[in-house]
Amino acid sequence: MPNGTSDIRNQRRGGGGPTVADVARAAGVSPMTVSRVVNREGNVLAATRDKVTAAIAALGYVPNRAARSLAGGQQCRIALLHNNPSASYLSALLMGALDGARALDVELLVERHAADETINTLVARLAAHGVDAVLLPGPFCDDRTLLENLRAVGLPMAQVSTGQPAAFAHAVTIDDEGAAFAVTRRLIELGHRRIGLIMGYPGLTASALRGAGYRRALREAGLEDDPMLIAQGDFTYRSGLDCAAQLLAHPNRPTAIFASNDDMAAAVISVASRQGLEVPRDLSVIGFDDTAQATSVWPELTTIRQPVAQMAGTAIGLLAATIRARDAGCDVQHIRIDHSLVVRGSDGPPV
Amino acid sequence: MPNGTSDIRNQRRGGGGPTVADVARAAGVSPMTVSRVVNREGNVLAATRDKVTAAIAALGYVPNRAARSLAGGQQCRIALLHNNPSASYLSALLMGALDGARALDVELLVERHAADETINTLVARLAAHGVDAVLLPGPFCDDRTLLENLRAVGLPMAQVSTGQPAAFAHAVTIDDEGAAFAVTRRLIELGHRRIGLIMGYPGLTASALRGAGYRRALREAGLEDDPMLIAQGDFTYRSGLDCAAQLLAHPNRPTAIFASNDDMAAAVISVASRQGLEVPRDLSVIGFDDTAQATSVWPELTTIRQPVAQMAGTAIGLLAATIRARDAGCDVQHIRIDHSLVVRGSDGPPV
DNA sequence: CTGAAAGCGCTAACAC
DNA sequence: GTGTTAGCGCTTTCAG
Repeated sequence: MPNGTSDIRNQRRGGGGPTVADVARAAGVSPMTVSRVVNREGNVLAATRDKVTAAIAALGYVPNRAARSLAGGQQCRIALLHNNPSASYLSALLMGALDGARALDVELLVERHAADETINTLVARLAAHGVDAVLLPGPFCDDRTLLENLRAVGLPMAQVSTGQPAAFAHAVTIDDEGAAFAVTRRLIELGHRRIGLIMGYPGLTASALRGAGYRRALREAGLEDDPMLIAQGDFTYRSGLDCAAQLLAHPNRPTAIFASNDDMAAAVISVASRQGLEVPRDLSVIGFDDTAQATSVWPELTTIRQPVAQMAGTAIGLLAATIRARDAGCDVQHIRIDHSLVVRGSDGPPV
Repeated sequence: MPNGTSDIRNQRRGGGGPTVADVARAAGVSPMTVSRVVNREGNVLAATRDKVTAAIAALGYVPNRAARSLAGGQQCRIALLHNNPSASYLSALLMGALDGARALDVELLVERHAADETINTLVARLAAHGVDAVLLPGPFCDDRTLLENLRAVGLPMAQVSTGQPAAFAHAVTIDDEGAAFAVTRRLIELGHRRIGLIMGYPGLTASALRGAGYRRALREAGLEDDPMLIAQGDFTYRSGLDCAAQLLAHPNRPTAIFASNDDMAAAVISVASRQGLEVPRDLSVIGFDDTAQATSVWPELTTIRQPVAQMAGTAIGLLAATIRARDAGCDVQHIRIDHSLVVRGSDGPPV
């Protein structure tokens, strides 16, 4: 067999590449059998399957997606709503969703929902695009009005990274509370006693959960929960800057800061060094998400690895299954993905 | 007419929404006429068109893409190769490509090409996916081996941001040399005499062009072109850190640094503040691209706005046209997009 | 300017 | 196990 680069032309769409009929002829079987082999259905003699497989390889046959969805009545279109301040988070989410969509043969519509657009307009837009389901990462996953509106029009949905899964929606989450607990616990074990927290986007349940994990760790260690050590960010780098400045201005400043995402953690490092504080010697910083941003700063961030891409892919899978199960209510699923603490260079014992 | 949110169910694919036939019946015309109206073909009486349009709206008809491409023999699949170190650049590129792809009804395959994969394997993979054309942002746009390989198998391609368009490929670029000249010129006019440059990914023609613009500005101003003022980066934040440290270690350090992308410019700011240098008072910094990263640092970056999303969309358009023109050689196009200098807070006169 | 017939490539449903 | 028939929703001919 040639190395595969020689006759792409034959395989190209739009030029009329080989079809099931061609393969069938070459293999001496019927088109239907080819279809069965391609779709891995049982009930095909091993010998027959091999002949077909060989013919497919020889002709460089690639199934025509359009024909497939048309005939199968498939056509599965999922909208991914986004409006996330963190570019690194967004790319990761997109990659996962895109890969999942391709693997499952679903069409992904990436829709930005600007703050100035009403929920009604948004839902109408989804309708106009003939969307079959909606993927909701933060901050949308916690927008009850949106969730209810989507439910009202009968659209299946999946919440990614919500702290409060709806009864009628799929949800893919990590244990935000536990992860935040682990971060704080680590800082405490390192010897820190004054640990600052930069909260995430207000109103997000995941943000709240991270705050809760932080507080529990403090409480269990018998540490005081000083409200002056908590700053309200919104996941943007910019907010991280402000929060860091605020926290470090404290007369008895923290020796460690836990930021609810990597972008804000990066901002903390920036502010710290501007103030002559060296990380991690003078200040420990831990982030959350392990996006590209975590390794785009110096020192690289110790952070919680949240497999964003995998979560998005999983959510796509859930939605595709729901859409395709059309008939039954197809139970809603709440899936929890594992996270982990990845230790890099931004944290250490206090001086 | 209802507000559009009431009967999405009817419009959903896979459930059997309204078809051309339904619309035709409602409008009292033939399916063919509906098709003509939908596709904005001429030769339809205004009155007829209005009837059809009304019926479409009333039924909430949305054309079935699968059927459309199947019947039209369209099926247009474009691969977007990526391996860009900058997440913010990548998101922008992706958004533009995704939007363009949707508008033109092309299927976009987002393919990551890892460094350890050979060109042959890559091309074979594209073949296996039945790709019809390839979109090449940096660093791929300057990989002659890849370009030649793609040409050999007859795949149309578009280079985004190359400094050296191939005769057989579409290219969408900005005037990198001119932009870099403008940046440097601005710094000179601000009063700077020692201006550092952090180069982009080595081997990229766009990087070289930016360097050339920098040098021309220096030359025209009669300034010395000190090689110690030039550092070799690679577009990563990390490299920006190293280069900044190197440049600022110079006994007669620069009072301004022009970084070839925003990520590296952000790194310069970080290093500067760690060294007690305040931006822009003690050091001016200018970036390139105007990605999200530019406003994710403090002070926000003065930078060159390169409309990455628009460029990606344009490239998709070029490729789609080529694929669809199948027959003719359909001349390759080299399109230059306008850039602009956006002034924010990271630059100013030297002390 | 509009309509009728045929078929894109594939897969359901049923035969055998 | 395998083949046959029919048709997914649309657009391309080619007639009127």
